[in-house]
Amino acid sequence: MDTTQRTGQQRSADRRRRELLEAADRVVLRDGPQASMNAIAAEAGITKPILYRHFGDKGGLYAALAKRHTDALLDSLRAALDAPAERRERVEATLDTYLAAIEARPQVYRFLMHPSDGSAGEHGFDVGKHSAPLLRRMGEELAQVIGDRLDLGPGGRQLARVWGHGIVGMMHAAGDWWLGERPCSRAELVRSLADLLWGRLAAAGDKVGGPGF
Amino acid sequence: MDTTQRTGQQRSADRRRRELLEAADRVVLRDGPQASMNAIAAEAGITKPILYRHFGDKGGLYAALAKRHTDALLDSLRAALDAPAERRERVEATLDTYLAAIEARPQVYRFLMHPSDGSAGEHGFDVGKHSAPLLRRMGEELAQVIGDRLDLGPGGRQLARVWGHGIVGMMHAAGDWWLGERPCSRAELVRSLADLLWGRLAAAGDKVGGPGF
DNA sequence: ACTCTCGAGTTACCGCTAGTAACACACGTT
DNA sequence: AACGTGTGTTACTAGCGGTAACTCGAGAGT
Repeated sequence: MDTTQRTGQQRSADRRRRELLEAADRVVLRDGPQASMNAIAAEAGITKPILYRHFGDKGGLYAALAKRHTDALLDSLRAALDAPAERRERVEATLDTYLAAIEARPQVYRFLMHPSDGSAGEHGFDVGKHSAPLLRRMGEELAQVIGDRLDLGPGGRQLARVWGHGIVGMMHAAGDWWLGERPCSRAELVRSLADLLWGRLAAAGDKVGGPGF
Repeated sequence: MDTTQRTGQQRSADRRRRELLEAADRVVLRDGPQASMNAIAAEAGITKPILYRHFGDKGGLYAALAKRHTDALLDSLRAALDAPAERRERVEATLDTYLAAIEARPQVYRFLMHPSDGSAGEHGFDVGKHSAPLLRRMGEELAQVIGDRLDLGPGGRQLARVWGHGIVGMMHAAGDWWLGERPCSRAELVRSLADLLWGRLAAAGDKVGGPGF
């Protein structure tokens, strides 16, 4: 890869950094979570130590990479959450936005959430330490919105935090399962999850022949 | 390591396998997700190749280790789910059982769910590929129970699966967050999550001064 | 014009990992 | 006595994250 087409070196370090991140992105999209520092360096047309100078260590590069996607996703989610519509519609829009995102770039989100579950090899990114932040950030963000807008009485702030993390976890796990098995359309999944959040679990009747769940 | 204190070799391979698993368990409890094959072999008083003869590869050992804990946890959850009580009480009991389990052995469950998020070092178990099965199994199991007992009308089976995975994800994410921050008691967390499942999100009133969430 | 500095980039390495090949010893069987 | 067979070892490969030490080339100073 002859990336230095022009010997222009007035490129700031920031610009370089962005180039490296884009190269990393490409590799992650191609190789999935198996992307190695060597591969990323090669894709960027340079060698490892430069990567380390820019990002400190693998975690630093990962964090930078994750921040981009996380920020983008959070922006989308915020937009869905702020849409002028009924509460139920907003919830569905938010769920749908998240699911659409992981559907559009499954490898990226698999990379962000699931450490090295690619097809071959075993030495992948150790994402575990950093996958939490993504879910945590989403959880905290959602908690903020819930706490800001809903009147939950005393202790509502804490309740909102629990719910924020819980709902994000629900969304994540269901999305993950759905992405793997594709048992239904996205719309159906959204509807089902919203129904769950809307208390249909509590409202459902027992099946004939025994005590209910 | 003179492990052959007695030349007793009538020990069946199964017995040996269980010993190895127990050693692995000990190491995981001590070192967390950083446990390496070398460390486990050393703890068992043997060397690596034997581990590989018994478990094939790291994934095999991990799978065997995970199966033990997963089975045990699932048994507990089933018991809580089958207790003779109201639906809400059962849900709370199940949540509490899960949370009590991860509270009692945080390192084990961190190991099962989070790949290599230990304090130091970076080369840990690549659990990512295997953490899904645990959550998947719990999700499917819960889906089974929900589908068996609740009358959800047409498409109820699929709805139950979505809910199973969603609820498990909620439980997992909330538990994970709670274990890290301990923002409240276990009972409070259980109650908050059950409230969420019981539709309090939909029922809550908007806060004064703007449209609701 | 010559040197000096300095930063970008390289090669070559370390220590670690998962995983394997090849060898060594003790046992019950024929 | 000779022979597999199971159990264990040592010594190795290949690849990873990460780093030390070197090289090279562009500007600044005199």
